[in-house]
Amino acid sequence: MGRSPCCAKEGMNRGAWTAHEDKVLTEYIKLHGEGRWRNLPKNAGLNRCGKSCRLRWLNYLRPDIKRGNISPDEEELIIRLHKLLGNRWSLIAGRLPGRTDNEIKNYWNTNLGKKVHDHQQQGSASDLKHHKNGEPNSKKAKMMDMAAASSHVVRTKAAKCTKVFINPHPHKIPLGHNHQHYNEETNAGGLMFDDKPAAMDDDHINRTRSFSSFSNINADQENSTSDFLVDFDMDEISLANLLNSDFPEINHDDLNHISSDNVMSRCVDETAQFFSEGMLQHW
DNA sequence: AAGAGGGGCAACCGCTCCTCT
DNA sequence: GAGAGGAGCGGTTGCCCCTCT
Repeated sequence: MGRSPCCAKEGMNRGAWTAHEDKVLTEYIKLHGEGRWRNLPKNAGLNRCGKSCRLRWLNYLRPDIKRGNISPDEEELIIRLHKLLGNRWSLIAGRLPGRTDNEIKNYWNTNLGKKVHDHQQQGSASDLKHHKNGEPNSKKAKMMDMAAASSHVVRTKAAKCTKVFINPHPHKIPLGHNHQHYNEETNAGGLMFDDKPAAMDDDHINRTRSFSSFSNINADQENSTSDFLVDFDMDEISLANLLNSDFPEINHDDLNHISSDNVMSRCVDETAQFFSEGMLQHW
């Protein structure tokens, strides 16, 4: 299936973006919104590839971007999510408001990856000490232990999700499936796609929509437990809650043999394992 | 003071998936 | 159903800056 290159490479600006280019792109997107990246450079008068524009906007120019100063909580969350999801940077970034996949990927490669690796080497020698009393010495050590066991990473199915599934019977939504954005207190059974709360940005809406499509693929046997993590809202669930919970190891044999008949109940059970009872009640 | 080496990070590349016709 | 285009993702590259010698 041949296809034309996304842009003519000859004559295109490459490399670092200038302040002027940033300004042009920002103003164009403010005026016309995101999307149609392929035509954007031409329409905006930028001598850049559309993909380059998209990347620049998503990673640096968006107004809600947080840069640098990754907090210890965020760091621990990244480790946990990486343990669960592997190198699914976009999913991990989606759980950290204001953070981009590129930033997290870089942060992992330059900081966390090394830390985890170092700890893995040290840990193998000191595991016995750590667990002598039944528990690791510290929360941090526990975190590193989990992250180090990267062989247990669950690979979610890569999917671009644009379809929205709205459950006609929201009260029947099983625990662990759509409850992430089914807030009983504020949205009595209604998904929040149209009534956008003031505190909710477009990105959140997009993520919510994205996750909704996962609910549409319950027959997909590959859709393992980790998919249920794709859209819990970090604004609703504090980092502390998440960090205080434990992610048990996942039995991949189990995941591979979930039948379509019991996939839902399994997912509910497994989701419950991932999060503390308190967190589930909070949802 | 200057060159070498390494680390961090922004940007690019290629692949994959989804949608549309 | 097949092909083409649009968009997103993860891996990799290359530049810049800082530190070390």
